[in-house]
Amino acid sequence: MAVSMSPKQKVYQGVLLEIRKFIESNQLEPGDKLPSERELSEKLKRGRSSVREALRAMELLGLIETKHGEGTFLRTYRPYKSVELLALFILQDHNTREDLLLVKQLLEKEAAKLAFPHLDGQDMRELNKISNHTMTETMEKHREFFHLLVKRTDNQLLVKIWQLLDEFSRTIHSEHYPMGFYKDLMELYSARNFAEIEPLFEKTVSVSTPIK
Amino acid sequence: MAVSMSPKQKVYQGVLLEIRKFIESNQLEPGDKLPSERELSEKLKRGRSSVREALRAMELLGLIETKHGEGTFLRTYRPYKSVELLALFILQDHNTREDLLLVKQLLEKEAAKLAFPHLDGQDMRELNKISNHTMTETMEKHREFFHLLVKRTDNQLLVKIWQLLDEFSRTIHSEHYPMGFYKDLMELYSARNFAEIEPLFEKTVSVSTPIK
DNA sequence: AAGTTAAGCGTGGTCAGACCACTTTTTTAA
DNA sequence: TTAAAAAAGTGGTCTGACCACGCTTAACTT
Repeated sequence: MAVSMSPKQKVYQGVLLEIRKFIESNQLEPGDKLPSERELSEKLKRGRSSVREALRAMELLGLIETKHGEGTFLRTYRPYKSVELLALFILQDHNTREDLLLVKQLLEKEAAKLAFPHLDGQDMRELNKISNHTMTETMEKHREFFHLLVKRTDNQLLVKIWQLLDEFSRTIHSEHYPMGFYKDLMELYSARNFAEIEPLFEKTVSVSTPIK
Repeated sequence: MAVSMSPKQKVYQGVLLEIRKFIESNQLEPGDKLPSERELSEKLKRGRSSVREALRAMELLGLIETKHGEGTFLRTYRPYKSVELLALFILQDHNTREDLLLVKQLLEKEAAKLAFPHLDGQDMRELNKISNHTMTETMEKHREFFHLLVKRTDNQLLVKIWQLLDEFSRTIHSEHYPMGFYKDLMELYSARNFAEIEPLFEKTVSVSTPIK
């Protein structure tokens, strides 16, 4: 008996890989049309139902859009679909929530540092405007503020991961940063004080709390 | 013609709602078993393939776990599944190689700090063993070292994301840390010197490089 | 009697084909 | 020429069949 067989991958997962490969090698972009389900089924030599399970997965993730009678189209990634669904199953697990929040805050801290050299006058004005804006929803303020900041890291992967975590965190009531935090951060930016960014986060939020 | 028909909901989406209702009214909890696909198909008067599309969606979201030959079980929600899939499509862009490395190193730095309070004698011996081991493949050494470290952060989401990025980084160039780095880090751990972990990383790798 | 092996059953996994519903294209009829 | 009808192409759904896997139970061996 083998020690540890890799758990057999399901067909639809394989199809997922194939479709990804197809998109890549054909340079498909948002708006472009994918081959029909029957065509894919034949080309990949897989049952149509398996192809559909893969497409359903992609649809759920917001990667594609299916139009009855027309076809399946690539779209710009928007995670709202899956988040919407998850909200239905409010199966909040405490550990997961904490894990999620911690990773998200960790990324925000690093984003704040990475964005530092890239912020121009326009960005500073925008950030100040957001941090001064009195919103009823403080969560919305937080989102806007860090969305801009994360974008300015100029790291697309970081943007994607943060957006995803942010979407998931919408469904749970997350704790936001203190009201004064944003202004504190802006002051450090204005003073070109890079070194104090990390300490500000460590002092403010629960990320990277040292021993005890 | 109606102004705005709500786009006809697909059957599998309806099934999703039904299953949710079932879970709720039967007070099912993580670990509990759902009715079999055939049973659900019959009870809800829907084709089995539609039931499967719904279950596939739930599986993708990490809400259930299916075991071949056994059944379908409720599980505590974990977003990892979707993260994995998404990454598959997001990371296919060639321009993301540098982005990938940076995010990975960033996570490793934070993991080194988060793991700090959780390391026991056994862990220390293990880490020392790895860092002293002379391997032909320095990449392998790096992987083993940080795999343990990341696990000790006690954050499952962080583990998953790191593993994923690590998996992808296998195929691309292997900018590893200097040979002495691991021992330097071990010394900080031994000396219970939390404060110097961050500076060690900033000095060593390209993460979070301040202006200029 | 105890332990081992094999058969059966229930389950998820996959496939093929049929038909429906919707949209676009082509053909037909006025 | 133009409007209506038919055809073609696509996603949506259902059914039934069969395979692969894990467990339970019966049968067999010792």
